[in-house]
Amino acid sequence: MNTPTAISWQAIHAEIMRRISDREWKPGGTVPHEAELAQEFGCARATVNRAMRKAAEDGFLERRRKAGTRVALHPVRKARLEIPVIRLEVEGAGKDWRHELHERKLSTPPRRIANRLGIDPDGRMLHLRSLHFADSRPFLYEDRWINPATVPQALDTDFSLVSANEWLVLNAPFSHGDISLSAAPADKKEAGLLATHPGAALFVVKRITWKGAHPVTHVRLAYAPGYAMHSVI
Amino acid sequence: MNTPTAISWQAIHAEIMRRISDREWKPGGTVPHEAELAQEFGCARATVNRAMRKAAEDGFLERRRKAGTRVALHPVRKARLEIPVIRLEVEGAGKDWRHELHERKLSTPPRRIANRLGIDPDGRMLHLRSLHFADSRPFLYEDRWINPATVPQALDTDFSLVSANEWLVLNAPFSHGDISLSAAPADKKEAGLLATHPGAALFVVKRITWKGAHPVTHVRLAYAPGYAMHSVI
DNA sequence: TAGTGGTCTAGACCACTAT
DNA sequence: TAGTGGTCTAGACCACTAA
Repeated sequence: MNTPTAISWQAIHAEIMRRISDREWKPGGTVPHEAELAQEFGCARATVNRAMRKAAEDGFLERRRKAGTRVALHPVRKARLEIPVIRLEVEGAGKDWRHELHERKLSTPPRRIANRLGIDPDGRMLHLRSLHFADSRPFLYEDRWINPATVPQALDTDFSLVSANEWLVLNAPFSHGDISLSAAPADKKEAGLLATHPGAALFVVKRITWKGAHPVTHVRLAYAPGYAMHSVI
Repeated sequence: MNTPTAISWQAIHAEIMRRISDREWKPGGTVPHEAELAQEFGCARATVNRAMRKAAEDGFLERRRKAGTRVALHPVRKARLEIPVIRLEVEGAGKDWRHELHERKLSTPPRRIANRLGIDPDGRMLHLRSLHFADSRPFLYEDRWINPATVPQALDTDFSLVSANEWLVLNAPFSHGDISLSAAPADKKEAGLLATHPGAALFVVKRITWKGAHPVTHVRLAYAPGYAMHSVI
């Protein structure tokens, strides 16, 4: 029997993308269903499914049972942002990393943060502020609130030795979280720490993380001027 | 025959994540191979494969043929950033969108841009500048260079009617691209357009896109103060 | 209610790579 | 060279939803 090498799902995916790109399948239009394509390509339906699922995950197709598969009208491109541990991000750029712990105390968080985390606004959280360096130049300023109800061991940890960032990754992995990216002017204090001037444009990342239903931490990272986050589409 | 409902790959994925989270599988340690887990869960190997593949895509496992599967030491969390068409982003927030085309001319791009796109630095590109509004307040300022060699129809298009952003999505879909996110101070011109003051911290997105080996466009989007990009982990 | 995608199975072979 | 993940198949049943 002549059994030519089976067609790969990647090849089918590429062909699907070509048809979308070349308008053989028109935006908003229905495309053949899986069984039909499987016959056309001479492969199993599962193989077609894998290829179409990928295209749908990437936003190029919209799939619904019974209704079939359509080409997305306005493909929403998805970029993947990688959020590494700060130390590894710095070292990955070939620089030396170190950090200074500037503050560590139990206190009542700002209303806004307590609300966002959904915890008692009069409760206490562990408040940490630290400055991270890359090659002894200030890299970012970290302002963090840790929920001791979720991570009690944090109270007994010396965060001048391990950064809270890294300690949490190792000891209190979160299940999910929200991130926001923005720009903000440096205030006087931040300007001093980050070796810039008040009002300088800082790249700011805010992150709230949860372990199941339990809030873990709220952190604000203010990057020194010049920083840019990269990603590919 | 008693055939209890087959176990789902999602259930196996959840159990895998639980074992990682609860340290039953230690960071850096090897985990049982697929065949073994399939036997444990009483399912087909393909089902286990689907679950472990997902965990690996999300950065929690590292898989290599022959070497087996290990728990990642420093899970690099991946956030998914959605890049919608600007009009839809504004309208999705319940606001009215419109835009003004401020400039449209063929000219020689800055060296830096020509180099990044890998094209003749003396060639001409279509240069567009436009201002986008949300509810008649300035939303972002767009500075775009389009490569006419890749998208010749752009030369005959009236970008005061359709935004270049949307037109390109519909007429010149790209295959891949680079994105950078940063913060920058507003210059005098931008400050005027975005109704803010010179030096104000702007959130800036730069994007370069390609169709196969052919550069399509370089765009810089400067968002009015107050903008934040959101994502979930 | 019927059509389409979502998933599982049991088995097979392939591809990569540690040893 | 052998062990492990990557993928394909042919078939089956399930889940959702448009009509």
